[in-house]
Amino acid sequence: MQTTFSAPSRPAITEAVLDEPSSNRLAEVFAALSDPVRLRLFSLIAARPEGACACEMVGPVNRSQPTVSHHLKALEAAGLLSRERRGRWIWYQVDRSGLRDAASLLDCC
Amino acid sequence: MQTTFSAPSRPAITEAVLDEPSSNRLAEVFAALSDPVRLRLFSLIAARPEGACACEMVGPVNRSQPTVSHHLKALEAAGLLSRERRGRWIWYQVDRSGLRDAASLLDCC
DNA sequence: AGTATATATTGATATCTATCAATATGAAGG
DNA sequence: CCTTCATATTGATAGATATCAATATATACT
Repeated sequence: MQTTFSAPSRPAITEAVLDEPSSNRLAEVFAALSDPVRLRLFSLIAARPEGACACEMVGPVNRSQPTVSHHLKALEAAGLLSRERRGRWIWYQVDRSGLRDAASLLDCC
Repeated sequence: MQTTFSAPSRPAITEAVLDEPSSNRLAEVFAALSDPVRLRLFSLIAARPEGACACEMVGPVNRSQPTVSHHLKALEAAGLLSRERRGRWIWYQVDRSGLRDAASLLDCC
């Protein structure tokens, strides 16, 4: 079970030096957010509490369908999105737990 | 002037879709944090309020001196570190304003 | 079954990046 | 000036990645 008020899962980056496993994991999350197209896709989905359909995203980011598919897969693999099929469509939602580590790391600012 | 309690400089990612310039800028910050070695370097510096000397960092990250120099340059270029020469040594400190945009983006979690 | 639509995979390519050895620069001290 | 020490730059290379066209898969509808 997971309460709404759970503490940050990592100390802020000013509090302790990252060990190697933590660096590796966090680098994955940041890598997923390190491409402008992926950031924009993530943003398009995050801005909607109900999530968004992959079919709506080719236009806004101005990339081919395979490229969009590739990026969405990367975001999901990093634990930043969850995927659900609804008939012919795939719906994505932000996975907030995936973001939490990265966010708590930067909490010092 | 900049108060200690200044508001986040960007809305959280759940509040508004990122425009292209914002995506580009933020992707740069995340890209700087997307390598495990760079994250660890950043962490080594961030953990010390007085900053850290480049000369102390080759050992902990287990990379050659040119590689460390290369990564520190990348972190500085992304606006995440400030640099100061002291005699033969270069001292780095975290530039918190550089982090603030990225942090506020993830504030939703 | 056959067609249309949404998404994924494959294969190819151009660009980027992490890394190191070798070398250069720059500062301090004799 | 010459040497030493700290850092930066250059040049090379192996591996990653962003992209698309072509094709495959999966679902829905008739």
